[in-house]
Amino acid sequence: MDKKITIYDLAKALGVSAGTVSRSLNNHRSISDKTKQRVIAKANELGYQTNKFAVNLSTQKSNTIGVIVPKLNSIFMSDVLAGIEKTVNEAGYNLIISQSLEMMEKEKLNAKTLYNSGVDALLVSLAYDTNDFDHFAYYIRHNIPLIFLDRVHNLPNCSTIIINNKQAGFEATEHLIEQGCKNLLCISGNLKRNVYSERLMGFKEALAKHQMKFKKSNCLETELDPNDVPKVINYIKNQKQAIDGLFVASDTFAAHCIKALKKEHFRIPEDIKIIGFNNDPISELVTPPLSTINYPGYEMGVLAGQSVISQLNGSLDLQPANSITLRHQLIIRESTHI
Amino acid sequence: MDKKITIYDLAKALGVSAGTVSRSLNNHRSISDKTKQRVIAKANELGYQTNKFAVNLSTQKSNTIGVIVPKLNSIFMSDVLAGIEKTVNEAGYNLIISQSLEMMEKEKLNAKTLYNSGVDALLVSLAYDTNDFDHFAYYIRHNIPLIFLDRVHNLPNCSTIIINNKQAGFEATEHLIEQGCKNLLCISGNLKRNVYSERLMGFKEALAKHQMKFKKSNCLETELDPNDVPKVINYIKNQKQAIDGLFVASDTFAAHCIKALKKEHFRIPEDIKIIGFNNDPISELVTPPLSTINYPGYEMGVLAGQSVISQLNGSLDLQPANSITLRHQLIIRESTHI
DNA sequence: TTTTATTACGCAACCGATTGCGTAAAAAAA
DNA sequence: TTTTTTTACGCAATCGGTTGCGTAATAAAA
Repeated sequence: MDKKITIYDLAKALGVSAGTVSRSLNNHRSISDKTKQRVIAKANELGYQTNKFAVNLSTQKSNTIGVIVPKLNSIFMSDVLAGIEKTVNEAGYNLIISQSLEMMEKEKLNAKTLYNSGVDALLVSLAYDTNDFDHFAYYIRHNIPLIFLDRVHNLPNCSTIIINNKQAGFEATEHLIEQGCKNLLCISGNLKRNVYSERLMGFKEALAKHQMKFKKSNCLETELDPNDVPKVINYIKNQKQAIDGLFVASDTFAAHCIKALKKEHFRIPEDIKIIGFNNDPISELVTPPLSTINYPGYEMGVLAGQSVISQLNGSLDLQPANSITLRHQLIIRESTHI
Repeated sequence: MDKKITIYDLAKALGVSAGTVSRSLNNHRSISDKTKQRVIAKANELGYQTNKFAVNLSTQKSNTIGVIVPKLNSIFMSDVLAGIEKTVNEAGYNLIISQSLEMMEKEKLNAKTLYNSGVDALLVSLAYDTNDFDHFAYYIRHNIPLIFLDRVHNLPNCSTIIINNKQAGFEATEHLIEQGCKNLLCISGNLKRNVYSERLMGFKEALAKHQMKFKKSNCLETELDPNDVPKVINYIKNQKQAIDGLFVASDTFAAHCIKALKKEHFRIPEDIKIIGFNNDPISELVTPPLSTINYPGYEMGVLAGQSVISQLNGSLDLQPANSITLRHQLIIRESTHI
């Protein structure tokens, strides 16, 4: 009953050609204002809606941007996504979001699907175990903008958006040292990922600067999963020299550690000082409030969005792959400071 | 250099018709196995990739599902989205996600855009201020599955996926009463939204059941924003009869309240017992751990996903609009229990 | 061997826009 | 008034698949 109406219907109803209708609707200059008005009026009257499928086919563009993230449901990632969505949406693009669930195979599949879906650009934050990058070859070969964020990899002609994890790790660690910590432990995430390995580098550098030797026992690699907490607690309790400072690569995990340590009657910050990472909402709500590094997810998303849009519009400037580094910030709260 | 190759290229290379190629690739029964093999082999050899734009145009389907949520970056919503994404992705659909940012106008815009983009179905969680629903009329008229979740509205032929907020509110409140609270305060979100108004109904019902009269002062409507905390604290301090039980419509906000109340030297749970809502990760990490109602976001997403998929596949059964209600669960922790 | 039923594929219309090229009509210049 | 330049549109090809219908070739039945 509610037949879809096309430009041909409009053309027939107005006694003009379909081309004229199309140009009128797109405000093409070679159509007189009078005709444009007539077409637009009739379009409204009949409730015309453009068929994106046809537009896409004929222009070979989808007005759609693909995103692949490890997991949608993390505070940080959802902030990033919110920023991306807002930005690209204002520019008239839709966002197709998919999760790799930290599996390279899924990431590959998603990359392929999105390619076939004809996304105009792709934003990626890599899975833990991604170690080859052939699945991005299509994009590069066909000049489809490809941007990495947070969990990145350097590929020719691809922008990356990151924060300076090494520097942030350095500052967090140095802060602990300045608060008087003598024996630090870095509780890291998977070291295959740049974000965590770089933070560890900063950690080491801070130790070095303050004439503290880094030993293997100063770092514990975990999955940052609540289930790992007992392992961490045992590790801490079994060190011959008592650990008095903790640099944890995630606020939520740090919060879990705080809870478990308090149960073991560690006093925070008196016995052991703790600093987290990310500035999740949780960090200011635990007791004691958690010192941390502010890691601006939303801003990162906005920036990523702006970056794609500008690449998509300024099609001419084959700008050399640029890397944007966001500003982070040390936030001192009571978990490291009496 | 890297020319896109089409079914016509394959057809020419193999000396068959384009139709045969198409049918071979789609494993149509009217093509012999031998020919299918040849086509597939050649397709791989030449690196053929199907052009979704063309497929979409000719089938008038996009294999894409639209989602409109108020905000991407909330714990609960990102859980929901993660569940949806996983489910529909396994069924071969892509997900276009957009945010209304709690504004009906944006919601309308998104609904229209997604319609024009040709989504095969739409999942919606409503904005705060949505009070008319014309923007969903297209979907209903054109028989595009439309499913509401969490923040819902009853429209003909639309499924809804919810939890029993009223019952949950009732249980949370009754729990406080059973713990000995005499003067309760419900800190609600915007009462125009069903989720909050229903919880309040449950709150009232529990009072009634226990012969406690509900007065207007027993409910405080807020935006559940951290900025509202001082208002809440003042409100509590200024009651002539001391409040000894708090039912807060969000865990994060409850956590903020706990922090502020502790600063005011209220003892929790001795002076005042608090129960939240959602079972956010934060709830078990604050001090004291927060009693709450488990509100299964991820499961809700999965269910929503399954619901769309089944509607999309079983195209025949014009199933009467059905409403799925998920099971919630009272979780008792130390904020209500000594 | 002839007739009937299957199988395997080709033909061409169709989905609904976009766009380069050509031209009649109107406006400007000669 | 005639010629030249603009303006405003129409025509038809194109994007790359899908699919109903028709038929030659092969297999099964008579």
